Amino acid sequence: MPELPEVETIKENLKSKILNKKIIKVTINWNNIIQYPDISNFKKQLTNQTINDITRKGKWLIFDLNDYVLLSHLRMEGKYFYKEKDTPLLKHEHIIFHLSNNYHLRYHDIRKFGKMHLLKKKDLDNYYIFSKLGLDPWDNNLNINYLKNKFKSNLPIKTLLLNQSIITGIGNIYADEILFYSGINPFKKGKDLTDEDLENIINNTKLILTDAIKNGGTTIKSYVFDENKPGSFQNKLAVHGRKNKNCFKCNEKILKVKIGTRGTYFCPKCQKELI
DNA sequence: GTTGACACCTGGACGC
DNA sequence: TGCGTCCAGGTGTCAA
Repeated sequence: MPELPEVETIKENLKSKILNKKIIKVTINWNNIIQYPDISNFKKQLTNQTINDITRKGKWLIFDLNDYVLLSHLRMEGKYFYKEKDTPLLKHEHIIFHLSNNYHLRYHDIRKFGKMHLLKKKDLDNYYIFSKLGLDPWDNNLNINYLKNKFKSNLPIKTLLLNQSIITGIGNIYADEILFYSGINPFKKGKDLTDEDLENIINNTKLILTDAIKNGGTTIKSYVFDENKPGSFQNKLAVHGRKNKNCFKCNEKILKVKIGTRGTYFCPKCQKELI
């Protein structure tokens, strides 16, 4: 399930392969992935566009083309494969970008949750998706006052950390890790967080995501950043996915609970304090 | 305005 | 072995 470090790794990997390649045709095998515009215009507008750059905002990949920007969200299982055009099509390769060098860029998504939008460049900044996104973890405006204002809520901090309109890019795995290293109980209400809690969240978010990027992201189920290359940060996870295993710090057993609809892992001893 | 439930999807784990 | 059920999770939408 790609979060910020996984999307960043995928972005860098794609940049090494498809920059300056021209799209000569697009094949769509699952229409629901395309959110805007309609299928016919999506194909038409992409034809003869060159991929000039690839950037990222939160968990969104942004393909910078001549006249348009292609936004791609991988959601749970989305992946991109770069393959020779004659390579047999896999069952879940739903969108095929035919490139001018006889290669394909193929979007693969087992659960078909991923989404794509194609916009004119001038419309990007005001597009409803981007106007709702919060701050990048390394944004200088991410400070205690910003979080104090945004976390003014009765919702548990675990839920607030997953809210992309506050900090972009944090998903379920890294939210658990950030709260563990910050010593914060995931049930603690946003409005009850102290300045020290907020500072710990800011610092640990940067540290953990940076380390995860260095390790190529986290592979728990199916994430790969190239056809067969998994990340390695899963070997460094302290709590996520470690139900009933011993805490690295205190040896207490890691618990798994549900907060909202999300599985949440935490150490009941290191993350005990609620207020 | 806030919060929770649900839909979108498939594959894997599990119980019978 | 085979079948049915549940669970995983990011985000948008809708209802309370």
